[in-house]
Amino acid sequence: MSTLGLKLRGLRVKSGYSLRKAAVAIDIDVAILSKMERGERKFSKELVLKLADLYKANSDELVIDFLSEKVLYELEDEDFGLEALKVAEKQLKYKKQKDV
Amino acid sequence: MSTLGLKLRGLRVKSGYSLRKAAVAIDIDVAILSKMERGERKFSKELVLKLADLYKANSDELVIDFLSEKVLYELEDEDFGLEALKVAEKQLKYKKQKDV
DNA sequence: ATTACCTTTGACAAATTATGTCAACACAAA
DNA sequence: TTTGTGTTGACATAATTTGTCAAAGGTAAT
Repeated sequence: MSTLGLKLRGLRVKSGYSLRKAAVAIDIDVAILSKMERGERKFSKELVLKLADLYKANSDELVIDFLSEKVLYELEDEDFGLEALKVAEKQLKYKKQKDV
Repeated sequence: MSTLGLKLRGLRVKSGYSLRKAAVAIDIDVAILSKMERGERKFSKELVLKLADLYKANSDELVIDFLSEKVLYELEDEDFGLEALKVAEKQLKYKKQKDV
């Protein structure tokens, strides 16, 4: 179950692309795209951006989903995942504020 | 700058271990521990637990720091890091609740 | 100044993961 | 049957992570 995969598959179908055509358009093997859409392989940010562009979709939300999945992947089966996210958030906020 | 590294170094010194002795105790090369404490290499969860045990420290906080650093590492230089964390948190909460 | 510690550094090998390539399969529609 | 669809698995290649080692530099005591 991959939110990003589902979204991108939905966008692809809505845009009228077959897997093969979309894969050719962004210059990767069909097998890879198939697997990525089904969550069997991880997307790369680069490909997410290419697909967003191809489907004329807003890339921000897709990138956020992409990053979120990457993060959740690191935390799977961790007892303290939620606590870790909170700590990470705090540090990120602090860092951001500091950069101003 | 690594929170976890600093904490573990502090604990080590407080516990009276030299780098070498601590490394031997948890069965890794000194070089690795040195680099990990200074944030030049990433800790593994396994080693964090071993060190927590060695220093008789509570492991929960250390593991949380460990995970948090892992997450932040994935998000470094990302414009939407904070948004991604929020999404990840929401999904994790949902998943947790569902498991009950 | 030599001995005995300590920590750091960098080069390298080994192992593990990630990524790319390909060919074949199954299904349905024309 | 041919064409188009998506899926699968085996395999090679590339990239990253991890482990090993030897040497260097520092400090302090003898």
